[in-house]
Amino acid sequence: MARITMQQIAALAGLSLATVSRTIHSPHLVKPGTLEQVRRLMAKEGYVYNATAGDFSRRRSSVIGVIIPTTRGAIFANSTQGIQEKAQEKGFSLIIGSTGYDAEAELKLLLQFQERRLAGIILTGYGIGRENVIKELVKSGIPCVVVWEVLKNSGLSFVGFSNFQAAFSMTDYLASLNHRRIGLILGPYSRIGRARRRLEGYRSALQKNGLPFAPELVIETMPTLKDGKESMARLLSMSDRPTAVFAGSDMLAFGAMSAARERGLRVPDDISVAGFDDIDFAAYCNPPLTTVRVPAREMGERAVSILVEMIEGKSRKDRRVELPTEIVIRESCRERKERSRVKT
Amino acid sequence: MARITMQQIAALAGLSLATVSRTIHSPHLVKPGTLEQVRRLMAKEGYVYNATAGDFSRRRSSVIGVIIPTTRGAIFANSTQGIQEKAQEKGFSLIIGSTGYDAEAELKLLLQFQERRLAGIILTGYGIGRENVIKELVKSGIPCVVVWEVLKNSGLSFVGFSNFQAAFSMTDYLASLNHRRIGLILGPYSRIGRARRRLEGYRSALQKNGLPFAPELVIETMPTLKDGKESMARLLSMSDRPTAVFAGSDMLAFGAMSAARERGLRVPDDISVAGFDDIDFAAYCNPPLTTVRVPAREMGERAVSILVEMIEGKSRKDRRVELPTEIVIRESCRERKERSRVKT
DNA sequence: TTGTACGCGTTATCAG
DNA sequence: CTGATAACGCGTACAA
Repeated sequence: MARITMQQIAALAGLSLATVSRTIHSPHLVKPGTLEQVRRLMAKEGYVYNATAGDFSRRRSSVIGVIIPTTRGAIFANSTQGIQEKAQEKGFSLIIGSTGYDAEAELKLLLQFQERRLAGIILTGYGIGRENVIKELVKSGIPCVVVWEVLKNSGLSFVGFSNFQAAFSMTDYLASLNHRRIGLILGPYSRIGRARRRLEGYRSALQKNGLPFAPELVIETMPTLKDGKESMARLLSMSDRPTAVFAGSDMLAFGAMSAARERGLRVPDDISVAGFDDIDFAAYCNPPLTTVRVPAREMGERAVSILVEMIEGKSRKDRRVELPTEIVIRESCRERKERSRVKT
Repeated sequence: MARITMQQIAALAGLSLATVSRTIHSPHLVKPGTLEQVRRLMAKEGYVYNATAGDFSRRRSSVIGVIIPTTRGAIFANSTQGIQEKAQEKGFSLIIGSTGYDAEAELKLLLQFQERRLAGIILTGYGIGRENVIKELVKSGIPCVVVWEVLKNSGLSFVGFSNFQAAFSMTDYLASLNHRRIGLILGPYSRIGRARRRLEGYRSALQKNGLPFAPELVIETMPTLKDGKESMARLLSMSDRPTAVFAGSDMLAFGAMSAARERGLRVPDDISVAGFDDIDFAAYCNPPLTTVRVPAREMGERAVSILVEMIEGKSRKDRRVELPTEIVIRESCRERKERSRVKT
């Protein structure tokens, strides 16, 4: 129960506390014989280092906080995985909090992180309306890096990709397939910056292709299978329904494809569906999903690397890295047929 | 940078440290006026409670450690989600580590958790060969609960389900569909107890139905889409290939279905595929997957509840809860046709 | 190579 | 209701 302390080990060994401490952190400063003796004793007594006391004494922690919208939904799992591994490699633990896309939850988490004096924080996206909190956080000395977004005019470090460009490309691709009414099912762009930027990319591509923007064709929803399905159902029940639907996440796309099937529509013969994320499953589903590949894992890894540099003071200024995305063409989209109105 | 401390707040307020502390933890013991004054001051000075120091002083932490095999793979995400929410509700933070199904990684994580003197630990499964470590852990005073498994003769608390029974039922169902050669694609049962129990359930159901156990029909692999696909390909290339395949996880099942499709086989017309987990996606894929529903989220929630009881000393003895599973019949399995040998 | 001694920011125990 | 003060377990100058 009551664990043995360094102090006690020292006493047992007839050494000072400092020597025992050095045994752990700077063994090269200890005479090999002593080292051996102390180690043996620690093993024998079942000594376990107290990281809390250590962190406290050193006045810095070795845990990194991570904020993600949701632990479900595969795609964040990928960046989280990247974060995990890199952090482990660098000797940091992770404390993870999910917000459920809720601003208040995020604020609460952020406070918790401050209370724990975490070494650094990785934010998924840059909450609209939370600029102040985050700036204050940084000013308070906790290094921060944002993933999944590129930030303009903000002193923050980030490693992201252009949500605008990615959405633009996919929409443009759909237009190149001769689709003129392109639906858009998107996450909560009112609150989430990266979703908003995807909307902008979509609109921009429409414009470039001389296509009108039809507000009724864009649906804002939560990025779940269920919502994707329901949104698609709405789109399909329109009198002049879209011939292609661009979903703001693969989850939404899968839900959408499911809705199409239920309605007796074939993808891509009767309607094209494109996704965003390229989660593993996109390549294995039926039909395989055309989607935007996002460097999720890499973002996670690089975010940790940068964060650790900041933590260790090797880097003072903010790092800004923008990774490329890529359209992965599989089988869920195809050229629009003239007169493709199918029985509904 | 250097945050203000309780001490300083006390000085500023002309009060004692103790009173300020009480302001936070037992406001009812403080005169309303004083309370108000202190709170105002804390807000003004941007005081942020130091949870590390608090935990250290109190000699217990308010962080729960969670060990999962992988952050990818959807299904653990569900139990993790349950854990998250419940923990948050109870005022605990989470530190999450993933092992990648690797025993050494798990041990390392466990050590880290001990070093941080975490309040409690939730293990996913009960690593074969790690009995000692875990028992020592418990003896050292860290409450532990295992999820995803039911444990026999072990002093540990758990909240799980019968992997044996679940696999038995599904196999039995497949047999009732007149399948006589039932393939099994399973996670690493050599190392993972719950996978091993699924294998046992499968064998037992075979026996009950008078079916021979054919070792070549069971494939041990990692539970990923890719491995599911490859395993299925192997199964399908056999001269006397199975007419139904039971996958030990939905991921494997999706991979398997993909392999079947690539070979020109239709599911379920040409071959039946069943999964295990019932992740969200199972209901939305094509065809919708027949699978075993596992109470993932509930396991997570209940595990936290039990753990917190243990932490707070309300419960001394181990709690053992077994949740039910259920077969969800969708469209990926059907009765075997006589003479169903299709062109391969 | 080793030891001494102080500090880290709270909590908790006693008095008042 | 409030105050003093001793822990808590370790890191780290500074000395020896």
